[in-house]
Amino acid sequence: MPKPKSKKPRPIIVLLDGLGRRWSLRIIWELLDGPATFRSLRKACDGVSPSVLNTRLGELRKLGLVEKTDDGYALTKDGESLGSRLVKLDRWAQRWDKRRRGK
Amino acid sequence: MPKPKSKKPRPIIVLLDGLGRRWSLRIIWELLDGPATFRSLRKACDGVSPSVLNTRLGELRKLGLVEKTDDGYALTKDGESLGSRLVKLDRWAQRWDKRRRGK
DNA sequence: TCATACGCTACCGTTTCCGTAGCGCACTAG
DNA sequence: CTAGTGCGCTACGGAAACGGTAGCGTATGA
Repeated sequence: MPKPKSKKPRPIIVLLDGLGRRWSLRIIWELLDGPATFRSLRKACDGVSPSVLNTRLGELRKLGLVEKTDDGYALTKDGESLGSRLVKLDRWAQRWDKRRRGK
Repeated sequence: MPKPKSKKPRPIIVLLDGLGRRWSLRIIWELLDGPATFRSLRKACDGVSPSVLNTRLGELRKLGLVEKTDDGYALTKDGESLGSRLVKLDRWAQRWDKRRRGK
């Protein structure tokens, strides 16, 4: 018995932790426009440093949300599915911003 | 003329940037169970350091997602509205996890 | 062969994060 | 009035993450 050690965390916790890092959500957001090359993705993300971008892409690939294709980096099916929620969030954010700036 | 400088970013970008920091999403997630004290919130978030927690709470308050009440920290209406999306994401994450671990 | 563009790594200074200790305050029991 | 407890929160030092820049190795096209 190798020792039970730590019980596995809930999937949502794993996900929130993975997305809760700088540029993770943003990268998914930018990839919603379609596949992008490393460099174009970098520009889209306000010139994030290549080392960080590469790290994030690795993490997102491990999570099965992003994959590397002939056209560059792209969202997987799961990534698309998750990303579609961000699209809805976009409309929400616009209303939220009005409320926020309004008061 | 102080220089126009930078055009205002889209609300969704502001939001994604705000949420894309360590513990931000997690804090909102934990607050979905109801108001929590500083210390209980700390425990819920795997013992995140108090300095970081305090910083995040300040940011989330600035974003109008969290507020301080007599019962401790709580989600605002906007925070609830945003958090309800995380609840849906919870179910999604469970299916995602099966697919992920399955293959 | 030269130029260009690509993905990506290396380096290093700065910022953020983490772990811990502990302050000041409120409350409660003795 | 102490002494104890729990609270929100700050301080601080070491560790890790981030950011800016330079540039390597490869491919492609002129």
